[in-house]
Amino acid sequence: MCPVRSPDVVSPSLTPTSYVVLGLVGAFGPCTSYNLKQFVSVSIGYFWPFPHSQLYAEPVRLTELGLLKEEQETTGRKRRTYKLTPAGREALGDWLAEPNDEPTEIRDLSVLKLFFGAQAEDGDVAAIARHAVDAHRRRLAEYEQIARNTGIEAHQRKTLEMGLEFERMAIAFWEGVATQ
Amino acid sequence: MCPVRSPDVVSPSLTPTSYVVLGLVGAFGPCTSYNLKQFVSVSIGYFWPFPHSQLYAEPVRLTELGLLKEEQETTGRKRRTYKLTPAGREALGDWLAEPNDEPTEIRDLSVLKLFFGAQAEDGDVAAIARHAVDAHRRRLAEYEQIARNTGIEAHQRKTLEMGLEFERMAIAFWEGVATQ
DNA sequence: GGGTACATGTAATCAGTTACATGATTTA
DNA sequence: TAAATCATGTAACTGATTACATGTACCC
Repeated sequence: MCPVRSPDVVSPSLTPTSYVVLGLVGAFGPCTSYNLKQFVSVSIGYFWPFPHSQLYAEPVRLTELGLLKEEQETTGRKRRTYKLTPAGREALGDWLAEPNDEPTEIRDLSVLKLFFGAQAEDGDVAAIARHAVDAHRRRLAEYEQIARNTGIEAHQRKTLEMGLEFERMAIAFWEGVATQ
Repeated sequence: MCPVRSPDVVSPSLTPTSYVVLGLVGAFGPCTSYNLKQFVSVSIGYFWPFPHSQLYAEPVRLTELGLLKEEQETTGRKRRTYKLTPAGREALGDWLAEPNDEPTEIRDLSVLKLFFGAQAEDGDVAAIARHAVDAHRRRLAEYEQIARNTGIEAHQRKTLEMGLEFERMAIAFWEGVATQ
């Protein structure tokens, strides 16, 4: 009586990259891979970086799955413009409606080096810490610059605030490490 | 006339996973993949997770590169035990001596969903935020439990403190999102 | 002595990265 | 008009993930 369902056919297992693309195309309206690349590089790319080639490859996959529709210019650069299909909008909406259980990953090579600091030479850890302080200060300055733009959508601003908080925390943390 | 060189032979380009394995074997002394797995799961695996199959595959690669030495039991389970070679210890030391320029990656699906919150239904974002508060509270409790152990090596404890700080920040952040 | 959790791996696939390539615009 | 730089992709490789498989010890 229970309906037979093949779970893997039902959910072709979209990756985070897939949802980034769906979300950006949804927020932007029709756009090219290059448009995506530009916006990513000053927004979510700070948290979740990936090379621009992904922003060319992923829309192709999503188009095959029927979640995006592609239109290619016939003249000039023959740019490919993507837009959400109804199925794509639904997939994005379903994903947004479902709370997340995957824990946060903080991938930071300086933290890895700190973790193994007992095996480093004297002074190495302090140097790493000073370097990290500088890097996080620069990153904080970038975020503050972006935050000066008053036209940012509310949720994106909230996300940016998380970034600001994180950088302040990281600066304080690494200062503590640097000064022993 | 210019000497033919294959650049990839010169720098075999170790990945972060490689250094995690080198660092763990260095810190532990000789150990099996399973030993690595166990320790990772209560330490650096919180920040930098990977499946246990990596901890079987990576030592094989490192052994081929001459950075680890493998010894296999001849009886019973025929476990493979790995230890650092001098070259391995040197590679680890060089890496630790070199400050890091790669920025931190904060990979968090809840943050992604927040970023695209404008396209979600009413209440979705608040639900995501409440879920995230719970998850970070649980994670904080885990970290506090680990921190009660007084025998942790100093650098590893420092790393844990970063985790504690991050979780406190995340809880406050998501509480702010949840209450609008 | 049967089940269940721990322990130890292998195989296949694929997303993601790196590197390459080239056309269009702008600028000096 | 030469040289940068912007824009737009493709190809190849491989590390990482997923899934499978099986042996061993313990406990009820």
